[in-house]
Amino acid sequence: MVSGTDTAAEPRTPLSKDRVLKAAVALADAQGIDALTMRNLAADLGVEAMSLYYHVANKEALLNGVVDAVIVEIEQELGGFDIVAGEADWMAALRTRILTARTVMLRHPWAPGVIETRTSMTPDLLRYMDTLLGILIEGGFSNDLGHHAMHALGSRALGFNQELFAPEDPSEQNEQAAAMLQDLAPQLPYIIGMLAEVAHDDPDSTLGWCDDQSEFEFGLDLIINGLKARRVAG
Amino acid sequence: MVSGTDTAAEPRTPLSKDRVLKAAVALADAQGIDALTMRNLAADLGVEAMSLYYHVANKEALLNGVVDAVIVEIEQELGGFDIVAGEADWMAALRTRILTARTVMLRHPWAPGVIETRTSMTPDLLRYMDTLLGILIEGGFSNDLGHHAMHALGSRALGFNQELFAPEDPSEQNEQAAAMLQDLAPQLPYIIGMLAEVAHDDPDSTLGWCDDQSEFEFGLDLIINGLKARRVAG
DNA sequence: TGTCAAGCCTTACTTTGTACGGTACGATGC
DNA sequence: GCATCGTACCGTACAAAGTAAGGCTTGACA
Repeated sequence: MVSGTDTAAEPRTPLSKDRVLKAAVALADAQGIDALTMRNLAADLGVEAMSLYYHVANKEALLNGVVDAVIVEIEQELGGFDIVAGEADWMAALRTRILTARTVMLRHPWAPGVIETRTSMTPDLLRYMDTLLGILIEGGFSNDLGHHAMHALGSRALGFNQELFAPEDPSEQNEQAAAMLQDLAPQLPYIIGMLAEVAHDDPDSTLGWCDDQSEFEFGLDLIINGLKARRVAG
Repeated sequence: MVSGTDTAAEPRTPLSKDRVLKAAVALADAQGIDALTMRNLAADLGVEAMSLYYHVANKEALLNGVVDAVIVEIEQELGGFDIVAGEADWMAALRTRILTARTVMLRHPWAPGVIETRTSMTPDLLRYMDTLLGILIEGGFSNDLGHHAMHALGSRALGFNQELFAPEDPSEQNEQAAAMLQDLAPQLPYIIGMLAEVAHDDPDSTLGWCDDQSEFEFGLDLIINGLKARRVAG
């Protein structure tokens, strides 16, 4: 027996920022982002809520750390952030990198929502963005056009479509939405007409609502092709 | 004297859904969206918080109503939502309509943030979206391409760029961001290089951070031109 | 004049983040 | 061997903010 006060040889792994962040990601994966409260997280770690504050400054810092953890996952998926200097095919390089990021987002569907609430970039995120910009610059973009390009990409740079009006519970809320559409049908000729013909429900490449794989790639390629035209023209 | 119990001839205008929503918009305009709490709003109306619940179901319904109020403002600015059937120049029609929406958003800088939190469309919003789609369909788009186009536009359809990492307090937070950039400079060659050359601070056409007028129009035109190409091709 | 319902108020509960002070314990200095 | 001290963690408690439940007021109408 090493110590005597404990009931058993309870190892009591000490907390650490890393353990806290890993547990936070796991909690969000398992129970959704709403379940990620300081109390819940502490409970998962066998600890009291206030103990977490020795490892993260506050909840915002926790969420920042969680975002960084996701970005690191992207980096691992890519085998590092290094880019090929002088890469000629910037379009393919950009495209595959972004689609890789998307696969990570699909593993953590809550991540886009958290990222949207961040008010500043985290270190790993800056590094990721730098590689995307690097691909463009090495591909012959001016700083100015590269700058515009990053803005035009927006959330697509991270592998998701920032969506407006995504219902929390797609199944239930859609009934309500359908009811409203019925009521307003006379005033919505084009939408009603479109919905009669179009429907999108790619099985599980879906982040959120209408952000399915084909929709994402359509928008991404629209922008990439637009950038190509500007690169030549401007 | 009409009644005797009051101290003076206090008119006591009764509440109504419309008054509540108008007051909510005014509160957000004046003190920011964080100040829009049920208690604050009630105080502004000379009423207790719980009284509001006779006119709006809950806070979410209040925010939905506030969004609708903003959309109605867009409609007024446009002189109605009617579109020209068979309009040939869909590009110009779409562009001016969206830029008009943007002028309204610039009057209510908190509106994009509220819209981003909505989980379903409101009636007026649906009507607005229908007119945009209508412009495309009347301009020769198929339902399928029109559908893609609406998704590709995303928040731009409403006149703003959904931004990631927009600091709440641009002045203060930028110092902190600058400090982090300094520390990470060796790892961010491209971003550092770009920032040395590019800076964007259009005076007051700015919603949020980097969402200034020229940035917005660049992205919008990128998409519109991309759609033109698809319309011919696909 | 009695009844009723609409509009508004009072009180209080819940959840969540977190400030503040206390406690256990291993390392360090005397 | 003992006092000291800092790190890590805990217990308590408070402050928003949304809102449930029920009571009071007032005017309309029978």
